[in-house]
Amino acid sequence: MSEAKSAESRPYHHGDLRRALVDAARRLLEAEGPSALSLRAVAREAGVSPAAPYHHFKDKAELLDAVAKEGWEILGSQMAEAKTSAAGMQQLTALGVAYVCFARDNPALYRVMYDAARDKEALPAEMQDNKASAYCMVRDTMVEHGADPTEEQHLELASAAAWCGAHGLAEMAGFKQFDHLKAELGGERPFLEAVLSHMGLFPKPHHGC
Amino acid sequence: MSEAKSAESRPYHHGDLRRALVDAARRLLEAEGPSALSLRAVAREAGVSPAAPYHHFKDKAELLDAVAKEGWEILGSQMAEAKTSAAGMQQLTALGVAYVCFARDNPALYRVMYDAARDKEALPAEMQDNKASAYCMVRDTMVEHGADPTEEQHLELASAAAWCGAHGLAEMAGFKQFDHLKAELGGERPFLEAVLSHMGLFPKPHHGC
DNA sequence: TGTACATCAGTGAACGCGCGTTCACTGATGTAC
DNA sequence: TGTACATCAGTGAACGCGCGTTCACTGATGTAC
Repeated sequence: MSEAKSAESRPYHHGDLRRALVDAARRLLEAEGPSALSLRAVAREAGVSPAAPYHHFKDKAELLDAVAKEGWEILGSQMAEAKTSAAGMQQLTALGVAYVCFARDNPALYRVMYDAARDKEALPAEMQDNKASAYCMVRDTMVEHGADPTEEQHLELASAAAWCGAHGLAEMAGFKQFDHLKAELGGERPFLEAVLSHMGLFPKPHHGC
Repeated sequence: MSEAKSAESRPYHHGDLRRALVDAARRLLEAEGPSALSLRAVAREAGVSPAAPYHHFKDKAELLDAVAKEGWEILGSQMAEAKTSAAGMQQLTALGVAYVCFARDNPALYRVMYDAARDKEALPAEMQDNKASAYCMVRDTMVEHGADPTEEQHLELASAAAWCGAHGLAEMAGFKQFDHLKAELGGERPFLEAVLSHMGLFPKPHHGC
């Protein structure tokens, strides 16, 4: 797991230690969990002295922020990909499933992302105006498939509800309580789709109904 | 904040140190946040030596479990109370609002509850069969107000969806992104109700529609 | 009621540990002339 | 092209800290006779 290199292969100057530190952090995170993510452990994993990271990050929090940021980017790109693989209203469910799968496959990274968000009491600011962000994608997809873009407030509430629902499911999907439901429904994916479809993740087919 | 007593008022034998430790933990938790919750800090807060807790809890995790358990009980009782203060289908939303408000008012306790759950990859076992538990209350309320109790699977999915949605909202409700939505809707409570009503927290009025 | 004694529930000192951060340093790099 | 020198990006040792847990201990309590 360790990235420490033999003396000849690693020059004194690293080249891109910042990148290497974020990578090391992610490796550590998934291997050992969030509680193992100390600055010293990251430096160790990157094969560098405990003081080296301070040339690239002001403190531990700044390193964590960089890791979280990368998490949001990866989530965004995975959701974008999921969207292209579905059509019509299925796209919304596909986004939800992609979201939950990201959390399932990167549990520790997901945790770091929300820990950072909670510290700031806000999702990253880019989420609100960057078209490639996960949050805007949900909103846009709703508009593309029937939501009325002039009903600003309704649209925001629906996005918020979908986002909360996906997050809640992401945190719970692994719980044993749902094992038999997964089995009955024929696997994890049908389970995720079924729960998501019970939440506001579909736009209402007819507005009036 | 500290519970340390003067020499004469605190006898050598405490009386109910177990209780006092859990109380001290909760005090600390809300005052300093989850990261301040060390065994030593709890003992300090309870006015007792660092070794004393070991007569009542096998280790730190067991103390945390006791704190989490109390959290679930309080949540259950607050939801029960909320249910009686509403009627009809509003009861479900009332349960959701009570849930989110509990999380908002006891953020650190809420965190400890879910940290413990995540460690075990399950909600506390009591939740599934204890009628007073928060989870069963949601399910029961759905049945009382129109959900078909013979459609076991549908009912479980709806409960799961409601639970996930409420949890997601609980974790996000404090984010600044929602500030303007709260303002537009006229406060936090209307905001919570609006988001909850966008999720599967209402049983469908007519099954067919 | 009084005494001997086992048990219980505390104390306080100590253990080893890993942490975040700072510091004076040094080797490598790049630029000016 | 060569040299002087400033700057950069590392090193490694040290700081003080709080942690979970263990240990031998002791004071208080309760029970048997």
